[in-house]
Amino acid sequence: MSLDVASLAHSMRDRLPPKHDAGWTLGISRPEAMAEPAEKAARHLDLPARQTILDEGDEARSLHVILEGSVMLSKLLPDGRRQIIELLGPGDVFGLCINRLSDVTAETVLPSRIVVYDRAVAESSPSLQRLVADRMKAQICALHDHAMLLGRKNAVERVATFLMRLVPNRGGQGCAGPLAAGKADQAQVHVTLTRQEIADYLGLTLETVSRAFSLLKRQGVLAYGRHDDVTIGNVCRLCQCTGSH
Amino acid sequence: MSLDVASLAHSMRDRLPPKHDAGWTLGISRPEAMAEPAEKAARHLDLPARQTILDEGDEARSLHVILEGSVMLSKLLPDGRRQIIELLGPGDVFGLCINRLSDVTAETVLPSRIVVYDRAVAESSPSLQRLVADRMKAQICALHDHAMLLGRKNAVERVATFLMRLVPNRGGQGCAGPLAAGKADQAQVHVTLTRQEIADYLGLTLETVSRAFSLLKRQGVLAYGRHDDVTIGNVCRLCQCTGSH
DNA sequence: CGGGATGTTGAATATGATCAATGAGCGTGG
DNA sequence: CCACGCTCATTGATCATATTCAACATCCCG
Repeated sequence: MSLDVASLAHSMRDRLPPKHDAGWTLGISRPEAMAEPAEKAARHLDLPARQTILDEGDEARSLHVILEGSVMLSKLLPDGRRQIIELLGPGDVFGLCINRLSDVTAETVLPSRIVVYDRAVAESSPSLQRLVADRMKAQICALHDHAMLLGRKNAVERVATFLMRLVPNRGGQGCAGPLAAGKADQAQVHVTLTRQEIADYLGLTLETVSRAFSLLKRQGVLAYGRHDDVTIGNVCRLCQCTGSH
Repeated sequence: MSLDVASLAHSMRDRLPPKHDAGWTLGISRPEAMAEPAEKAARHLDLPARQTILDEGDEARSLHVILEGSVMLSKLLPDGRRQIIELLGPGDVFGLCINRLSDVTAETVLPSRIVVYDRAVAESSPSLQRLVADRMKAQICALHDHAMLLGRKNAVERVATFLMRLVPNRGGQGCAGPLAAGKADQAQVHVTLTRQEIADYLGLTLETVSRAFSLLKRQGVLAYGRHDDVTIGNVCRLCQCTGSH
């Protein structure tokens, strides 16, 4: 079954930015739509935005692969504090856990197409295994970066990092030190998360996120009318605000 | 090659606690020492404590498997802020990255025995692939938990969570709500990290970590003379301090 | 046009960071 | 063996940053 999936994964991987490629495609249009593998034993989900796929604690024996859209993974503490753990995009996988219970809640951010493979099927397919291994490596790297953000960065650095990751092909290798002066370096990003969701992702409150946006706007690093369409005047200037460069 | 590795990995997995099993064995003696797979194309490292294995940015094409001891993965920001990302133990893997460069620094915490497989070798061995996939799943779960800790928990909750994870078979499923009263529920843990390292792991300063320890001691939750030998009077009481229960 | 959800801004507060002094443990060498 | 110096930990006082509480503004949808 399915050399489809493997080749798919490889071609995707090659197109993605070299680092931070674990789902950082939120709101970025991806014109090359992924071909859909036609496999039996695979359920297909076609979901609207903000739809729960899996709850923390649910039985989770199957492999979910995102074909289109984006999914967020989150966890709750008993008193209601929430942390959004990962933001995933096309090619990313979720739903597998070492025990049979999901450790996170998964819900769509955008309308999404997802393939669900039975655990046994996933484990018997070398090409799927390969896809899963590659994606998990990428997700681990993303989680490493995120741990650094949550543990050591201040509010503005967190928001700047978040925005940088919405800019395709930047923030990883692309931005090597201060860019050659005089180069116009604009970018337009679409922020699909609410301030509350961004806050839950960055380990802040929504007010603090809002203040960080306002500060960056006041400093001329960002411009926006509607809260969700942000223009980054100078990408490298924003990059300087992330604390990573 | 090596049904050794696969069977090894499976037997280990079965012995480990069901959740949080990605390396939470720091300082816990593990009497059943792992058999060492006798494979060509595998380099063996025998390292003292606090030895750097791999630097952030180093070429990292090979798979490292920990046989004995423990390893910490960390990242630095340009201004010197450090975050310890993961603490790994026997059975855990590291050194593989989606690009060819390591995204983290790896160094031993305890004297450690490590096998290093060439990337090509690792990728051609189904049993190693299997080990890697299983371990990565466990590490991803641990990273999810840690993101929750870093993003949403306060200082005492972080320290309590850290200590709970040093108690074998607890903190995961084991501790279901308030334990039956009157049950003696002591545990002795050995803290191998310095306060500074704990701080870098928990996203705090060493002073804050010290204060949290002192507070828990003053409340009678902990007792210790030397800083590194901690007695937990009532494990469930400590568990209550983690914010997770 | 109105109402609910979402976002912004301000003032007071709390939590952890920073700066600083002191103390305990340990290995080395007189 | 003890004194010295080093590292590591504790504790206190002050400060900074993010949180909390609250009022108000804006956007979107019916």
